Amino acid sequence: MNRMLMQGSRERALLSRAGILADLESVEAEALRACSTVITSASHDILFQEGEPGVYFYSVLEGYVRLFRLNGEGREADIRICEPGDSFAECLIQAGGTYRYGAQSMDNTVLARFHIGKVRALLAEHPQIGTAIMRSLSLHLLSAMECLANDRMQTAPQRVAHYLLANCVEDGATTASLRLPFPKNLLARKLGLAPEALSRAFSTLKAAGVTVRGRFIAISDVNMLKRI
Amino acid sequence: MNRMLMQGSRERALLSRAGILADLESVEAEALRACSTVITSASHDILFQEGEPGVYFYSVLEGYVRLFRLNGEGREADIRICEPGDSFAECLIQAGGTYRYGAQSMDNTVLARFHIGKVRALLAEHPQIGTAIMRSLSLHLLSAMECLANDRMQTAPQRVAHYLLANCVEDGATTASLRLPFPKNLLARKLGLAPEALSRAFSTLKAAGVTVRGRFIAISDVNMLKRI
DNA sequence: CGAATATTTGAGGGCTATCAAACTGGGTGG
DNA sequence: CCACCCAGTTTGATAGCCCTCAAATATTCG
Repeated sequence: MNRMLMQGSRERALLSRAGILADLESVEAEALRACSTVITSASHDILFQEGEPGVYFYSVLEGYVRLFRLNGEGREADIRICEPGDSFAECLIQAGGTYRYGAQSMDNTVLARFHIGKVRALLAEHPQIGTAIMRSLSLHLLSAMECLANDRMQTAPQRVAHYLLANCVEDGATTASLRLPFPKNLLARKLGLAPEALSRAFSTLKAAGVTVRGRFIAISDVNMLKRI
Repeated sequence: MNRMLMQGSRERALLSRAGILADLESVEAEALRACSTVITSASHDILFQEGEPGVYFYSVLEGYVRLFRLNGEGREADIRICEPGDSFAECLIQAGGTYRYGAQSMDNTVLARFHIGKVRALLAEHPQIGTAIMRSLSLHLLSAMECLANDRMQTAPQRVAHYLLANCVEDGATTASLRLPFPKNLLARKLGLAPEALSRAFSTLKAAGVTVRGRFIAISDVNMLKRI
């Protein structure tokens, strides 16, 4: 399922995309690199299942990974969509034990896989690594809390408007546009919607000046969209 | 609004209830204590608002605090209910900036208030403090993710059943019971429900052997409840 | 005991999941 | 070059769930 890449300069270049390495001095970054392996996985591959012993945490270098939870029979809920630069399961460095959710590639994906035990052993020696992990955990916690608040407060069109406004680039005085980095069904999962609900949200937003053509989206009036 | 308590042995006893101090050696615990003040606040007092500069993080010693977010006009969503032992806003130690949500006492409350700048300065010297904070962040992140998954997957009766099963003590072979530590409207907020929806969920669960009398709840068959 | 606060119950409606079917676009092989 | 196929997306119809508002009832606290 996973293919391990040879060590080399290509891997180092890829690894530099891991957000968790971004704020580290070279000594600490090198120490973390020594705990890591670059792996690839194909779309729909399962990286790990809820309940398995948590041996590694990951950083997405290319592609997308969804984190999800299973409920009793069949039904599953998406928790988060990880994009390039994002890490996941690093909470196990301190919380230990087993994975609390499953992880599945949603594209041909390249990942850095860090050995949790080795990283934990670095913490006493390199407090800056602890700081980097704390920062990552803090940002994830804040975004999970925001997501929870949005789920409990916003309708589907509001969630979509919020996403568009957070991710668009302004073209002119009031116009803006963006290109979705992934298919709409992944956006639906990210926002906690059925794909049909996302589609309907887009059609509701037409009245607010949103035009959708495939992955390209144009916004005619940013301020109108903010009032949704 | 807040009353500052005199330093003394009573405060030290209270502070020991802060979960974040639990795993620390005495040297580190003492260093953290030196950054803290014990304060009290009355029910409905606002501890801080979303957007204010984040100067302190908190640990609940007695009472309950709700974290919430505001949306445009009037509407607000609860993110988390903090109980004795819980800390909140410690993500600002690394994420910095302003509070990303509001905090309100839901009872007469005693809190430990830690100065974020002072705690941050301790990290280089005391890696164990970093470890304790990482653990706290990790557990909060996991519980926020679980909450998100439950919101997206479970109906109101399922959420209530889940809460009951997680918090009850077994009396006999299949029977169990519990006493809610707070009023039902706080439980409703915690589960992301309107109070009416919680009430209806309880009445649905009667058929699964759940009896509610004020804050006391009896479960006649744990296994039946698990199948909801 | 009475006032204020919680909780329950009823009626109604909005929102989104679900199922089913039509449609789109790009890529394949003839 | 074109017909076909497939995955992704859109549209329609339906139903379930939960929020809202309103009123009745229970509980708590002074």
